[in-house]
Amino acid sequence: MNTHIEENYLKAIYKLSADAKGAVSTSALAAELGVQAASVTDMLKKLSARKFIKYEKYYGVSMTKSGIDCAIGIVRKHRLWEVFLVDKLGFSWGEVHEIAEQLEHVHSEELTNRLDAFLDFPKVDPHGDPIPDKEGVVRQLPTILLTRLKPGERGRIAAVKHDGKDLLDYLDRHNLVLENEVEVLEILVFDGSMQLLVAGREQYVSEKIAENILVVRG
Amino acid sequence: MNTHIEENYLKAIYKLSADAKGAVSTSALAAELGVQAASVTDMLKKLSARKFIKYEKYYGVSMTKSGIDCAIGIVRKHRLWEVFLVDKLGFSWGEVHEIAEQLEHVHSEELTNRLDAFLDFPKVDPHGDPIPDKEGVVRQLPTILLTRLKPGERGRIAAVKHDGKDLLDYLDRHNLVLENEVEVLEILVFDGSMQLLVAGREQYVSEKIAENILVVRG
DNA sequence: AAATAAAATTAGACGACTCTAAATATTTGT
DNA sequence: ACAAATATTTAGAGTCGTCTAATTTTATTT
Repeated sequence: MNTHIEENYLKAIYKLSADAKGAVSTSALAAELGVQAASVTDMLKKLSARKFIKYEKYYGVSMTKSGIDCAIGIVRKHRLWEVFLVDKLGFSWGEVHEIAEQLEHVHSEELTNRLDAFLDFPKVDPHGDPIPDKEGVVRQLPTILLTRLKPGERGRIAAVKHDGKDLLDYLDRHNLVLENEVEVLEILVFDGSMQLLVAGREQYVSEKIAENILVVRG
Repeated sequence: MNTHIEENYLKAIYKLSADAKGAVSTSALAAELGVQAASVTDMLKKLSARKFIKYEKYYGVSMTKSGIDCAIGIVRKHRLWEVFLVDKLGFSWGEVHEIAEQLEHVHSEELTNRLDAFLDFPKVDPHGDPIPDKEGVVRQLPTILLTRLKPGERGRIAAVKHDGKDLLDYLDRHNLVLENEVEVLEILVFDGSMQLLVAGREQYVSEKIAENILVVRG
């Protein structure tokens, strides 16, 4: 059994491993967790001693099987709780991340699995991120960045990359929510901004916003 | 904002204050929390400095208004989560205490209040203990110990004093669950054990068990 | 390839919470 | 009321996770 803090380190390493191709750097972790690099070094030694990670001094860190299992377990709990908060308690998708950060550290496999069943085994969380199943299997959807669509093409919004409240609230106001159909009308060469048809309404989004939206083609 | 540990101290002081008439002793707290008396002394100094409690060396401890508010807030969360676990996730009342001990430390007033509404503002938890409302008001039922009933008298089970799994499972097997009607048929002078009529079945319970059951007369 | 910049680690310290052992205060029994 | 038993506090230390400052390693620049 691990402490909340160890779990947060594992989660962060897992998250950064997905992006970065190679090993994760100490400074990237420090930034992600909001602590000093020296603190990260200390913790990496501890997690390494417990075989959750493979840590090479001055090089970086990668995860072992047991580290990945642990991280996936936390992600599963986080995303299930987010579904609960939105679907059952009526929170907006921008409000739930912070609360789920706390709920994800409740230790009870029985609880997690019953929650899963209560929610009817959801496949994705309110941001479209996939929810690992009981066995830790993550079913990834074949999504692409909205920016990859050309004028005239269509897609269904499948996920949003970041979970900051600001972005999510903005997307809410522009109907850019999960499952909605989007058609690209035009892409401005000047700044890469896109003119979209969403829920029967035309609107523009900046390239930066569009880069945070993942769609399923079609 | 307090740590989990501080919250557990406040909860324990609150609980013991209800029983004990006067101030709560260091050793009682140590026993309740499963730590050494020396650790309790340290923490009492800290909580006292923050005005959550009134602490007099060698005498004992009592709570201030802000300490009581804090403790009631935790109790409210604990009991609401217990209702959730039993009513929505199908746990038995013996399984939920441990999980609720973790959930009660999630900090979000909005979450607590939405959970309350989702559960339809329950008045008591699965053990019959009253749930404080949003304003911290606890509505106590006029309950008496089952042992206070005389042969021929009846009562409705309103609460169980302890939340150990063993006792709760035993009560489950004997239909001694919340809301059930009980009629006292006989009390043995020899050992104080009671012959009861519960849910159409006659059965005996020891005096020790009976002392843990609270009923509403009638 | 040496000098400089950037990143990572070590060293030493601190706060939170805990412990054991020793000292002190209170209560109890005769 | 005084000695013995019990309860409580203090003293000193350990673990966990964090920090800053100093050092070492790696990367970059010229």
